[in-house]
Amino acid sequence: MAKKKDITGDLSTEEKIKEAARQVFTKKGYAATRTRDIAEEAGINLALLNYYFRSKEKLFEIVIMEKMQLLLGKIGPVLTDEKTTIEEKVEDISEHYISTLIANPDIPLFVLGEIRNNPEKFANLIMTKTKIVNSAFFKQLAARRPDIDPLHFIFNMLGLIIFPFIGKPLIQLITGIPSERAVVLMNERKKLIKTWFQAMLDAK
Amino acid sequence: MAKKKDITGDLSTEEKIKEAARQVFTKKGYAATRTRDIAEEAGINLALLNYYFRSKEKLFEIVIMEKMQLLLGKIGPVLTDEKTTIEEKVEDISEHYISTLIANPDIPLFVLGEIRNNPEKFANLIMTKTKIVNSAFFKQLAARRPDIDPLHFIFNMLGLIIFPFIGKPLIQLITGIPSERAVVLMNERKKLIKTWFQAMLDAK
DNA sequence: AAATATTTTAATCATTTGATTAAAAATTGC
DNA sequence: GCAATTTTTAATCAAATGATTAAAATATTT
Repeated sequence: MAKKKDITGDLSTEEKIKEAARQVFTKKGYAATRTRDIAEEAGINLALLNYYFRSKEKLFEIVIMEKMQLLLGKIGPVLTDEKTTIEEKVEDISEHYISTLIANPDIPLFVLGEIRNNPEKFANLIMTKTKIVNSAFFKQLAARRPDIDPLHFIFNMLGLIIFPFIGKPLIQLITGIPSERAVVLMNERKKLIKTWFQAMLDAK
Repeated sequence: MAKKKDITGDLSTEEKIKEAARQVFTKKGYAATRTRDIAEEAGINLALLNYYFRSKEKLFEIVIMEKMQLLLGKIGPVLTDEKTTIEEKVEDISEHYISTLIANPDIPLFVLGEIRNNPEKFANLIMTKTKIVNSAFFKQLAARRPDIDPLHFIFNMLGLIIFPFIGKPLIQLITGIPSERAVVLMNERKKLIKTWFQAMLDAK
Protein backbone atom coordinates (compact mmCIF):
# COMPACT_ATOMS: atom_id res chain seq x y z
CA MET A 1 0.00 0.00 0.00
CA ALA A 2 1.16 3.48 -0.81
CA LYS A 3 -1.32 5.43 1.26
CA LYS A 4 -0.11 8.98 1.72
CA LYS A 5 -1.16 10.58 4.96
CA ASP A 6 -1.22 14.31 5.59
CA ILE A 7 2.38 14.51 6.74
CA THR A 8 4.03 17.68 8.02
CA GLY A 9 0.90 19.78 7.97
CA ASP A 10 0.37 19.13 4.29
CA LEU A 11 -2.91 17.59 3.31
CA SER A 12 -3.33 14.32 1.51
CA THR A 13 -4.49 14.51 -2.08
CA GLU A 14 -7.89 13.24 -1.07
CA GLU A 15 -8.26 15.91 1.60
CA LYS A 16 -6.99 18.64 -0.72
CA ILE A 17 -9.72 17.76 -3.19
CA LYS A 18 -12.38 17.66 -0.51
CA GLU A 19 -11.31 21.01 0.87
CA ALA A 20 -11.29 22.57 -2.60
CA ALA A 21 -14.72 21.08 -3.22
CA ARG A 22 -16.02 22.65 -0.01
CA GLN A 23 -14.75 26.02 -1.13
CA VAL A 24 -15.99 25.96 -4.70
CA PHE A 25 -19.33 24.22 -4.13
CA THR A 26 -20.36 26.45 -1.23
CA LYS A 27 -19.34 29.57 -3.09
CA LYS A 28 -20.90 28.81 -6.48
CA GLY A 29 -23.40 26.02 -5.93
CA TYR A 30 -23.50 22.63 -7.61
CA ALA A 31 -24.61 23.64 -11.08
CA ALA A 32 -22.16 26.51 -11.51
CA THR A 33 -19.25 24.42 -10.30
CA ARG A 34 -17.06 22.63 -12.83
CA THR A 35 -14.93 19.72 -11.76
CA ARG A 36 -12.03 21.55 -13.40
CA ASP A 37 -12.56 24.45 -10.97
CA ILE A 38 -12.18 22.07 -8.07
CA ALA A 39 -9.13 20.39 -9.55
CA GLU A 40 -7.47 23.76 -10.12
CA GLU A 41 -8.33 25.02 -6.65
CA ALA A 42 -6.88 21.84 -5.19
CA GLY A 43 -3.83 21.97 -7.46
CA ILE A 44 -4.31 18.46 -8.71
CA ASN A 45 -4.93 16.67 -11.98
CA LEU A 46 -8.57 16.51 -12.96
CA ALA A 47 -8.55 12.73 -13.21
CA LEU A 48 -7.66 12.45 -9.54
CA LEU A 49 -11.04 13.81 -8.60
CA ASN A 50 -12.71 10.85 -10.24
CA TYR A 51 -10.03 8.50 -8.97
CA TYR A 52 -10.80 9.39 -5.36
CA PHE A 53 -14.48 10.26 -5.48
CA ARG A 54 -15.89 8.55 -8.57
CA SER A 55 -17.95 11.52 -9.72
CA LYS A 56 -18.81 15.17 -9.21
CA GLU A 57 -22.15 14.06 -7.75
CA LYS A 58 -20.55 11.79 -5.14
CA LEU A 59 -18.11 14.48 -4.06
CA PHE A 60 -20.93 16.97 -3.83
CA GLU A 61 -22.90 14.60 -1.66
CA ILE A 62 -20.13 14.55 0.89
CA VAL A 63 -19.86 18.34 0.99
CA ILE A 64 -23.58 19.11 1.16
CA MET A 65 -24.11 16.60 3.95
CA GLU A 66 -21.32 18.14 5.97
CA LYS A 67 -22.72 21.63 5.55
CA MET A 68 -26.24 20.54 6.24
CA GLN A 69 -25.12 18.94 9.46
CA LEU A 70 -23.44 22.21 10.39
CA LEU A 71 -26.61 24.17 9.65
CA LEU A 72 -29.15 21.77 11.14
CA GLY A 73 -27.24 19.63 13.60
CA LYS A 74 -27.58 21.88 16.62
CA ILE A 75 -31.16 22.99 16.35
CA GLY A 76 -32.99 19.71 17.01
CA PRO A 77 -31.44 18.82 20.38
CA VAL A 78 -31.81 22.37 21.71
CA LEU A 79 -35.45 22.77 20.74
CA THR A 80 -36.47 19.41 22.15
CA ASP A 81 -34.77 19.98 25.51
CA GLU A 82 -37.53 19.93 28.11
CA LYS A 83 -35.34 21.39 30.85
CA THR A 84 -34.44 24.77 29.42
CA THR A 85 -36.57 27.91 29.10
CA ILE A 86 -37.48 29.70 25.90
CA GLU A 87 -34.90 32.37 26.62
CA GLU A 88 -32.14 29.86 27.23
CA LYS A 89 -32.92 28.07 24.00
CA VAL A 90 -32.91 31.27 22.00
CA GLU A 91 -29.64 32.44 23.48
CA ASP A 92 -28.03 29.04 22.97
CA ILE A 93 -29.08 28.81 19.35
CA SER A 94 -28.27 32.41 18.63
CA GLU A 95 -24.74 32.21 19.99
CA HIS A 96 -23.99 28.86 18.47
CA TYR A 97 -25.24 29.71 14.98
CA ILE A 98 -23.74 33.15 14.76
CA SER A 99 -20.36 31.73 15.67
CA THR A 100 -20.77 28.94 13.16
CA LEU A 101 -21.93 31.28 10.43
CA ILE A 102 -19.17 33.82 10.98
CA ALA A 103 -16.79 30.98 10.28
CA ASN A 104 -18.90 29.69 7.37
CA PRO A 105 -20.88 32.60 5.98
CA ASP A 106 -21.68 30.95 2.65
CA ILE A 107 -23.50 27.99 4.16
CA PRO A 108 -27.09 29.26 4.40
CA LEU A 109 -27.39 30.45 0.83
CA PHE A 110 -25.64 27.32 -0.37
CA VAL A 111 -27.76 24.86 1.57
CA LEU A 112 -31.06 26.63 0.97
CA GLY A 113 -30.27 26.97 -2.73
CA GLU A 114 -29.52 23.29 -3.08
CA ILE A 115 -32.66 22.34 -1.17
CA ARG A 116 -34.62 24.52 -3.57
CA ASN A 117 -33.06 22.73 -6.55
CA ASN A 118 -33.69 19.30 -5.12
CA PRO A 119 -36.28 19.19 -2.34
CA GLU A 120 -37.08 15.48 -2.68
CA LYS A 121 -33.46 14.56 -2.18
CA PHE A 122 -33.20 16.11 1.26
CA ALA A 123 -36.72 15.48 2.47
CA ASN A 124 -36.00 12.31 4.44
CA LEU A 125 -32.76 13.56 5.89
CA ILE A 126 -34.23 16.76 7.21
CA MET A 127 -37.44 15.35 8.56
CA THR A 128 -35.71 12.72 10.65
CA LYS A 129 -33.17 15.23 11.88
CA THR A 130 -35.53 17.86 13.19
CA LYS A 131 -39.12 17.60 14.31
CA ILE A 132 -39.81 21.11 15.41
CA VAL A 133 -43.56 20.90 15.61
CA ASN A 134 -43.62 18.54 18.58
CA SER A 135 -40.65 20.07 20.34
CA ALA A 136 -40.59 21.52 23.82
CA PHE A 137 -39.83 24.91 22.28
CA PHE A 138 -43.02 24.76 20.26
CA LYS A 139 -45.11 23.90 23.30
CA GLN A 140 -43.45 26.58 25.39
CA LEU A 141 -44.18 29.19 22.74
CA ALA A 142 -47.79 28.08 22.42
CA ALA A 143 -48.23 28.32 26.20
CA ARG A 144 -46.63 31.75 26.38
CA ARG A 145 -48.50 33.25 23.44
CA PRO A 146 -51.62 31.21 22.71
CA ASP A 147 -52.80 33.97 20.38
CA ILE A 148 -49.93 33.65 17.90
CA ASP A 149 -48.85 30.65 15.83
CA PRO A 150 -45.55 29.41 17.24
CA LEU A 151 -44.22 29.08 13.70
CA HIS A 152 -44.06 32.86 13.57
CA PHE A 153 -41.52 32.88 16.36
CA ILE A 154 -39.52 30.13 14.71
CA PHE A 155 -39.39 32.26 11.58
CA ASN A 156 -38.45 35.28 13.66
CA MET A 157 -35.62 33.59 15.45
CA LEU A 158 -34.14 32.04 12.37
CA GLY A 159 -34.67 35.22 10.37
CA LEU A 160 -32.85 37.34 12.91
CA ILE A 161 -29.97 34.87 13.04
CA ILE A 162 -29.61 33.68 9.48
CA PHE A 163 -30.86 36.51 7.28
CA PRO A 164 -27.90 38.83 7.87
CA PHE A 165 -25.63 36.16 6.40
CA ILE A 166 -27.87 35.54 3.42
CA GLY A 167 -28.44 39.23 2.80
CA LYS A 168 -24.88 40.27 3.45
CA PRO A 169 -23.81 40.52 -0.21
CA LEU A 170 -26.81 42.74 -0.85
CA ILE A 171 -26.41 44.88 2.26
CA GLN A 172 -22.70 45.18 1.65
CA LEU A 173 -23.36 46.44 -1.84
CA ILE A 174 -26.00 48.85 -0.59
CA THR A 175 -24.16 50.18 2.42
CA GLY A 176 -20.55 49.56 1.48
CA ILE A 177 -19.68 48.43 4.98
CA PRO A 178 -16.36 46.56 5.18
CA SER A 179 -16.50 42.92 6.11
CA GLU A 180 -14.67 43.42 9.41
CA ARG A 181 -17.47 45.67 10.58
CA ALA A 182 -19.96 43.05 9.41
CA VAL A 183 -18.29 40.53 11.73
CA VAL A 184 -18.49 42.99 14.63
CA LEU A 185 -22.18 43.50 13.94
CA MET A 186 -22.83 39.77 13.81
CA ASN A 187 -21.12 39.27 17.14
CA GLU A 188 -23.20 42.03 18.70
CA ARG A 189 -26.31 40.21 17.56
CA LYS A 190 -25.54 37.16 19.68
CA LYS A 191 -26.76 38.98 22.78
CA LEU A 192 -29.17 41.38 21.11
CA ILE A 193 -31.29 38.68 19.51
CA LYS A 194 -32.12 37.21 22.89
CA THR A 195 -33.42 40.60 24.07
CA TRP A 196 -35.28 41.28 20.85
CA PHE A 197 -36.89 37.87 20.90
CA GLN A 198 -38.16 38.43 24.40
CA ALA A 199 -39.54 41.82 23.41
CA MET A 200 -41.40 40.25 20.48
CA LEU A 201 -42.78 37.53 22.71
CA ASP A 202 -44.18 40.11 25.10
CA ALA A 203 -45.39 42.57 22.47
CA LYS A 204 -49.09 43.33 22.53
CA MET B 1 -43.87 43.04 -41.52
CA ALA B 2 -45.34 39.95 -39.98
CA LYS B 3 -45.34 40.97 -36.35
CA LYS B 4 -47.58 38.73 -34.30
CA LYS B 5 -49.22 40.38 -31.34
CA ASP B 6 -50.72 38.49 -28.43
CA ILE B 7 -54.15 38.16 -29.98
CA THR B 8 -57.16 36.62 -28.27
CA GLY B 9 -55.45 36.21 -24.92
CA ASP B 10 -52.66 34.11 -26.39
CA LEU B 11 -49.16 35.38 -25.87
CA SER B 12 -46.76 36.30 -28.65
CA THR B 13 -43.83 33.97 -29.16
CA GLU B 14 -41.51 36.55 -27.68
CA GLU B 15 -43.64 36.90 -24.56
CA LYS B 16 -44.03 33.14 -24.23
CA ILE B 17 -40.27 32.78 -24.17
CA LYS B 18 -39.85 35.58 -21.66
CA GLU B 19 -42.49 34.11 -19.37
CA ALA B 20 -40.91 30.67 -19.56
CA ALA B 21 -37.54 32.23 -18.84
CA ARG B 22 -38.95 33.93 -15.74
CA GLN B 23 -40.25 30.62 -14.49
CA VAL B 24 -37.19 28.52 -15.14
CA PHE B 25 -34.53 31.06 -14.21
CA THR B 26 -36.16 32.05 -10.92
CA LYS B 27 -36.77 28.45 -9.97
CA LYS B 28 -33.36 27.00 -10.84
CA GLY B 29 -30.96 29.90 -11.17
CA TYR B 30 -28.88 30.88 -14.17
CA ALA B 31 -26.28 28.13 -14.07
CA ALA B 32 -28.71 25.26 -13.62
CA THR B 33 -30.98 26.51 -16.38
CA ARG B 34 -30.54 25.17 -19.92
CA THR B 35 -31.88 27.07 -22.84
CA ARG B 36 -33.60 23.87 -23.85
CA ASP B 37 -35.54 23.91 -20.57
CA ILE B 38 -36.84 27.35 -21.40
CA ALA B 39 -37.72 26.39 -24.96
CA GLU B 40 -39.60 23.35 -23.75
CA GLU B 41 -41.43 25.31 -21.04
CA ALA B 42 -42.40 27.89 -23.66
CA GLY B 43 -43.38 25.22 -26.18
CA ILE B 44 -41.21 26.70 -28.90
CA ASN B 45 -38.27 25.70 -31.05
CA LEU B 46 -34.93 26.25 -29.36
CA ALA B 47 -33.65 28.45 -32.18
CA LEU B 48 -36.41 30.96 -31.54
CA LEU B 49 -34.85 31.82 -28.22
CA ASN B 50 -31.74 33.03 -29.96
CA TYR B 51 -33.77 34.57 -32.76
CA TYR B 52 -35.63 36.82 -30.33
CA PHE B 53 -33.07 37.33 -27.57
CA ARG B 54 -29.67 36.64 -29.12
CA SER B 55 -28.38 34.61 -26.19
CA LYS B 56 -29.14 32.96 -22.86
CA GLU B 57 -27.18 35.73 -21.15
CA LYS B 58 -29.24 38.52 -22.75
CA LEU B 59 -32.52 36.85 -21.87
CA PHE B 60 -31.32 36.31 -18.35
CA GLU B 61 -30.39 39.97 -18.08
CA ILE B 62 -33.97 40.95 -18.78
CA VAL B 63 -35.38 38.57 -16.21
CA ILE B 64 -32.94 39.36 -13.40
CA MET B 65 -33.42 43.09 -13.85
CA GLU B 66 -37.18 42.70 -13.64
CA LYS B 67 -36.95 40.65 -10.49
CA MET B 68 -34.39 42.94 -8.93
CA GLN B 69 -36.65 45.89 -9.56
CA LEU B 70 -39.45 43.99 -7.84
CA LEU B 71 -37.25 43.20 -4.86
CA LEU B 72 -35.49 46.56 -4.52
CA GLY B 73 -37.68 49.08 -6.27
CA LYS B 74 -39.92 49.94 -3.35
CA ILE B 75 -37.42 50.13 -0.53
CA GLY B 76 -35.43 53.21 -1.56
CA PRO B 77 -38.31 55.71 -1.85
CA VAL B 78 -39.91 54.58 1.39
CA LEU B 79 -36.73 54.75 3.46
CA THR B 80 -35.77 58.18 2.18
CA ASP B 81 -39.18 59.70 2.83
CA GLU B 82 -38.62 62.46 5.39
CA LYS B 83 -42.31 62.84 6.15
CA THR B 84 -43.18 59.43 7.53
CA THR B 85 -42.38 57.88 10.91
CA ILE B 86 -40.36 54.75 11.54
CA GLU B 87 -43.54 52.83 12.24
CA GLU B 88 -45.20 53.97 9.03
CA LYS B 89 -42.16 53.00 7.00
CA VAL B 90 -41.98 49.57 8.55
CA GLU B 91 -45.66 48.92 8.01
CA ASP B 92 -45.51 50.15 4.43
CA ILE B 93 -42.51 48.01 3.53
CA SER B 94 -43.82 45.01 5.39
CA GLU B 95 -47.21 45.03 3.68
CA HIS B 96 -45.82 45.78 0.26
CA TYR B 97 -43.11 43.14 0.30
CA ILE B 98 -45.16 40.38 1.82
CA SER B 99 -47.80 40.87 -0.86
CA THR B 100 -45.15 40.93 -3.57
CA LEU B 101 -43.40 37.87 -2.22
CA ILE B 102 -46.56 35.84 -1.80
CA ALA B 103 -47.06 36.36 -5.52
CA ASN B 104 -43.35 35.74 -6.28
CA PRO B 105 -41.97 33.54 -3.55
CA ASP B 106 -38.89 32.44 -5.49
CA ILE B 107 -37.50 35.92 -5.96
CA PRO B 108 -35.36 36.42 -2.87
CA LEU B 109 -33.38 33.21 -3.16
CA PHE B 110 -33.02 33.77 -6.88
CA VAL B 111 -31.82 37.37 -6.67
CA LEU B 112 -29.55 36.84 -3.67
CA GLY B 113 -28.07 33.75 -5.26
CA GLU B 114 -27.28 35.55 -8.48
CA ILE B 115 -25.77 38.49 -6.59
CA ARG B 116 -23.57 36.03 -4.78
CA ASN B 117 -22.42 34.52 -8.06
CA ASN B 118 -21.73 37.90 -9.64
CA PRO B 119 -21.43 40.74 -7.15
CA GLU B 120 -19.49 43.07 -9.48
CA LYS B 121 -22.18 42.87 -12.08
CA PHE B 122 -24.89 44.30 -9.84
CA ALA B 123 -22.78 46.67 -7.79
CA ASN B 124 -23.51 49.82 -9.77
CA LEU B 125 -27.16 49.08 -10.24
CA ILE B 126 -27.83 48.49 -6.59
CA MET B 127 -25.78 51.33 -5.20
CA THR B 128 -27.51 53.93 -7.31
CA LYS B 129 -30.89 52.44 -6.57
CA THR B 130 -30.74 52.45 -2.81
CA LYS B 131 -28.59 54.49 -0.47
CA ILE B 132 -29.83 53.32 2.87
CA VAL B 133 -27.06 54.75 5.00
CA ASN B 134 -28.04 58.39 4.44
CA SER B 135 -31.77 57.75 4.43
CA ALA B 136 -34.31 59.33 6.74
CA PHE B 137 -35.01 55.88 8.14
CA PHE B 138 -31.38 55.49 9.15
CA LYS B 139 -31.34 58.85 10.91
CA GLN B 140 -34.64 58.18 12.64
CA LEU B 141 -33.34 54.87 13.94
CA ALA B 142 -30.11 56.44 15.15
CA ALA B 143 -32.09 59.14 16.98
CA ARG B 144 -34.45 56.64 18.58
CA ARG B 145 -31.77 54.16 19.65
CA PRO B 146 -28.37 55.87 19.73
CA ASP B 147 -26.94 52.86 21.55
CA ILE B 148 -27.55 50.38 18.70
CA ASP B 149 -26.21 50.43 15.16
CA PRO B 150 -29.15 51.20 12.83
CA LEU B 151 -27.97 48.46 10.52
CA HIS B 152 -29.18 45.96 13.08
CA PHE B 153 -32.71 47.17 12.64
CA ILE B 154 -32.40 47.08 8.87
CA PHE B 155 -31.31 43.45 9.17
CA ASN B 156 -34.16 42.78 11.58
CA MET B 157 -36.83 44.27 9.37
CA LEU B 158 -35.63 42.54 6.23
CA GLY B 159 -35.03 39.30 8.09
CA LEU B 160 -38.55 39.23 9.48
CA ILE B 161 -40.02 39.98 6.06
CA ILE B 162 -37.82 38.06 3.66
CA PHE B 163 -36.47 35.11 5.61
CA PRO B 164 -39.73 33.15 5.76
CA PHE B 165 -39.74 33.08 1.97
CA ILE B 166 -36.12 32.01 1.72
CA GLY B 167 -36.46 29.45 4.47
CA LYS B 168 -39.82 28.17 3.37
CA PRO B 169 -38.57 25.05 1.55
CA LEU B 170 -36.61 24.14 4.65
CA ILE B 171 -39.39 24.91 7.12
CA GLN B 172 -41.91 23.16 4.94
CA LEU B 173 -39.76 20.06 4.90
CA ILE B 174 -39.26 20.25 8.65
CA THR B 175 -42.82 21.01 9.67
CA GLY B 176 -44.76 19.62 6.75
CA ILE B 177 -47.15 22.57 6.73
CA PRO B 178 -49.18 22.86 3.53
CA SER B 179 -48.49 25.86 1.34
CA GLU B 180 -51.97 27.33 1.84
CA ARG B 181 -51.26 27.63 5.54
CA ALA B 182 -47.91 29.19 4.69
CA VAL B 183 -49.74 31.92 2.78
CA VAL B 184 -52.05 32.52 5.73
CA LEU B 185 -49.05 32.85 8.00
CA MET B 186 -47.33 35.29 5.67
CA ASN B 187 -50.40 37.47 5.54
CA GLU B 188 -50.60 37.49 9.32
CA ARG B 189 -47.05 38.78 9.42
CA LYS B 190 -47.94 41.96 7.58
CA LYS B 191 -49.40 43.44 10.74
CA LEU B 192 -47.38 41.49 13.27
CA ILE B 193 -44.02 42.67 11.98
CA LYS B 194 -44.92 46.27 12.69
CA THR B 195 -45.68 45.41 16.31
CA TRP B 196 -42.60 43.25 16.68
CA PHE B 197 -40.37 45.89 15.20
CA GLN B 198 -41.65 48.46 17.67
CA ALA B 199 -41.07 46.05 20.53
CA MET B 200 -37.48 45.49 19.41
CA LEU B 201 -36.92 49.22 19.10
CA ASP B 202 -38.06 49.77 22.67
CA ALA B 203 -36.37 46.71 24.16
CA LYS B 204 -33.84 47.41 26.88
C1' DA C 1 16.92 -4.59 -5.82
C1' DA C 2 13.02 -6.70 -7.83
C1' DA C 3 8.29 -7.23 -7.78
C1' DT C 4 3.97 -5.38 -6.60
C1' DA C 5 0.71 -1.96 -5.57
C1' DT C 6 -0.66 2.75 -5.58
C1' DT C 7 -0.87 7.36 -7.29
C1' DT C 8 -0.46 10.73 -10.92
C1' DT C 9 -0.43 12.38 -15.58
C1' DA C 10 -1.63 13.44 -20.42
C1' DA C 11 -4.60 12.31 -23.89
C1' DT C 12 -8.98 11.31 -25.30
C1' DC C 13 -14.12 10.18 -25.23
C1' DA C 14 -18.94 10.96 -25.16
C1' DT C 15 -22.48 13.99 -23.89
C1' DT C 16 -24.38 18.21 -23.04
C1' DT C 17 -25.31 22.70 -24.28
C1' DG C 18 -25.40 27.42 -26.31
C1' DA C 19 -25.57 29.00 -30.75
C1' DT C 20 -25.88 29.13 -35.97
C1' DT C 21 -27.54 28.10 -40.59
C1' DA C 22 -30.18 27.18 -44.52
C1' DA C 23 -34.45 25.95 -45.92
C1' DA C 24 -39.49 25.79 -45.16
C1' DA C 25 -43.70 27.90 -43.58
C1' DA C 26 -46.45 31.69 -42.48
C1' DT C 27 -47.65 36.45 -42.77
C1' DT C 28 -47.98 40.96 -44.85
C1' DG C 29 -48.20 44.59 -48.39
C1' DC C 30 -49.46 45.47 -52.87
C1' DG D 1 -52.56 36.10 -56.08
C1' DC D 2 -47.85 37.15 -55.87
C1' DA D 3 -43.61 39.00 -54.22
C1' DA D 4 -41.31 40.42 -50.11
C1' DT D 5 -40.73 39.97 -45.33
C1' DT D 6 -40.88 37.70 -41.09
C1' DT D 7 -41.18 33.64 -38.36
C1' DT D 8 -40.38 28.82 -37.53
C1' DT D 9 -38.15 24.40 -38.11
C1' DA D 10 -34.71 20.67 -38.45
C1' DA D 11 -30.08 19.84 -38.75
C1' DT D 12 -25.71 20.85 -37.35
C1' DC D 13 -21.59 23.19 -35.13
C1' DA D 14 -18.22 24.26 -31.74
C1' DA D 15 -17.03 24.63 -27.17
C1' DA D 16 -17.49 23.07 -22.53
C1' DT D 17 -17.61 19.47 -19.37
C1' DG D 18 -17.82 15.02 -16.71
C1' DA D 19 -15.56 10.94 -17.12
C1' DT D 20 -12.26 7.19 -18.71
C1' DT D 21 -7.97 5.01 -20.13
C1' DA D 22 -3.41 3.56 -20.69
C1' DA D 23 0.95 4.61 -19.50
C1' DA D 24 4.30 6.84 -16.42
C1' DA D 25 5.84 7.94 -11.84
C1' DT D 26 6.04 6.96 -7.13
C1' DA D 27 5.78 4.33 -3.04
C1' DT D 28 5.63 -0.19 -0.56
C1' DT D 29 6.65 -4.97 0.33
C1' DT D 30 9.53 -8.78 0.32
